[in-house]
Amino acid sequence: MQHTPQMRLTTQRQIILEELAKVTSHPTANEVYDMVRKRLPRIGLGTVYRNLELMSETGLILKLEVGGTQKRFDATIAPHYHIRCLHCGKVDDIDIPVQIDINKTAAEISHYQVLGHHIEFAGVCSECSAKGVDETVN
Amino acid sequence: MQHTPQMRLTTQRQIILEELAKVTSHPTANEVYDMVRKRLPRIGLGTVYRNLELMSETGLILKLEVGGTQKRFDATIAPHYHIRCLHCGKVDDIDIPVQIDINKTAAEISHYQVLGHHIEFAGVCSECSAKGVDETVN
DNA sequence: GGCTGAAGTGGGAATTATTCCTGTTGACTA
DNA sequence: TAGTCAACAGGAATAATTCCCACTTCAGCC
Repeated sequence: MQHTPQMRLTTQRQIILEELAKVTSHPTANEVYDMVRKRLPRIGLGTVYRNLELMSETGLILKLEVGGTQKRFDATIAPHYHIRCLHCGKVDDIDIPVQIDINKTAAEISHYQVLGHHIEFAGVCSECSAKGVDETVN
Repeated sequence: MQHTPQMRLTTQRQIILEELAKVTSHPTANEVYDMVRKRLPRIGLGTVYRNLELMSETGLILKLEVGGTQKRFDATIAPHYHIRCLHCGKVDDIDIPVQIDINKTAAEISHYQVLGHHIEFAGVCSECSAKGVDETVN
């Protein structure tokens, strides 16, 4: 388990990666499954999960564990923050400068070995506001 | 359905709240269930879920949707940030000053109506480091 | 070009966390 | 004490994810 395993570039992996790179949204595993299935109708959901997990482990993609019930995936691996719409649930990137220095502060304050951080904003996206959705969330 | 429902202070609710207030950790619904069951053996898991949800809606407690697969709950409702151990999964509070101003920045940059934000640090807690756990997470 | 073993796949079963449903309980009011 | 209704317990249902296993594919060797 300690040596780097062979990771083959299969058609499935290639297409999953391509489809993920196509979108700027942060699809859930199921959404990736749907996108990939258009090109590869016989792919299994398990394969999508397995490969998204694998690719996030090797650092090829990012796995987002943001609020909501599902994990989301991101082909952009440079550190950045996210904003989530409380109404439709979509997650966008937000271009706020990443504050690396607060990791140091956090390490000093806590007794943790700090490896990173993530900021998630919550709000209502313009589409939902336009629809006149009440901002008080149930 | 449109008038505010009466919220009774039942024994179950009282004990859930008490048990949650007792701990500084951020228990999952199941952990709350276990704690409460010691005092109220016949309580149902559904009741715990229903009431945690209800209390978080009314603002009595905080529902944390941090990384990991489960929701966690917190009796401390003042805004604060969290740090999660990547090895044992526990979530601690971290006493870093809350940066309210970045909400404004976020609102300017994004097209969202920004309602709030949360920072989650990831790292390895002192217990896990002491156990000599490797910091590279699988 | 065919053989072989490891890596990968598909599809369904299993697991985990959570929510929903239904009949029952118990607190309050009249 | 009877009526009413929010809340309850327990189990079923759902949703997301992971696991399992027999079959397929591919890289390297003959």
